[in-house]
Amino acid sequence: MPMETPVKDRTYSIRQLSKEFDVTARALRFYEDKGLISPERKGQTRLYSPRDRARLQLILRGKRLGFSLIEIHEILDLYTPKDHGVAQMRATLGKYRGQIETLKRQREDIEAAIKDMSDGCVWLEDQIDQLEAENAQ
Amino acid sequence: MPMETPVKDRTYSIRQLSKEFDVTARALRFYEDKGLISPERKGQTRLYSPRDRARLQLILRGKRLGFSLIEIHEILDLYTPKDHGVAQMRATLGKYRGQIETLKRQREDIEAAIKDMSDGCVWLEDQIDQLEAENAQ
DNA sequence: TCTTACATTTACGTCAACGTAAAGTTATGT
DNA sequence: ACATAACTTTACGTTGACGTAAATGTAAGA
Repeated sequence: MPMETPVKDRTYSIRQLSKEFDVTARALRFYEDKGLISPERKGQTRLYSPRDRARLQLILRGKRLGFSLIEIHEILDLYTPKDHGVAQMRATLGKYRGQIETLKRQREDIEAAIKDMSDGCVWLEDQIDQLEAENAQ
Repeated sequence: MPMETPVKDRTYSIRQLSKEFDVTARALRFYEDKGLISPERKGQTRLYSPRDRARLQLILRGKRLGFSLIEIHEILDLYTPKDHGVAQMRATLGKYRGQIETLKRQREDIEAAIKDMSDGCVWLEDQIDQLEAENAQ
């Protein structure tokens, strides 16, 4: 009976990841080139760990939110424990808070956009109802 | 005594708008080139109406949310009343709803991001507190 | 009238984020 | 043994969103 591979040690090929998240292998290599992910190598080929996978998720979320790869890189930095002195940790904390502020501003933009469009939606529905009532005469 | 200019008829120069919203005049002309805004002309020079100003606000909000100019163009289309047949209005309504779905997905991404970072923030604060407690010995 | 400030168009330059083609390597099935 | 599939690197191409330079026009102030 073969040993179960512990989840921690699972690895993913570049194709598996690209299929799962619907990005091209080219993109994954590009992200590596830009220092966003650093998968292990078995000889030449890349082996992505669960941690790499998690980082990719963060990258893609960042993209959906419209951040540049550079900004995403900075955000990822915040996620990777530095474990330095208290001063460094304070600095990091500051960046955390700054990032949170950015996100909250963005959230307000979204709320506003959703409200605008929802209102427009309701208005349109009313117009349609009205025209239909006329036609039903 | 000079007549007060009614708000409706106020106009803005390209510089005024670019300063107010902190974008370059080049960008404004570029947006016009792409059909996102269409200011009046007094001779050669552009005169932006309050409606143009409002459109610009929508454009910039779209940008902050990471939409491309093409996507923003489509969104702007939704804001400009077409006043066509019921069939068209139904189609437009569909686009509205699709856009709203997109925005809601984006909102979930943001909520998740904010939660992640807030948690990390709290964790970091705890770490710092702990290290300080040690140092205080 | 001359300068200064802001406006215009035209056109080439740039940077990010990949796409794509070429040429080669490694593992897998028949 | 050989094809096929999936991986690799290198390098040039592309698209979007402007920047920037050049040449020109216009209106206001010294």
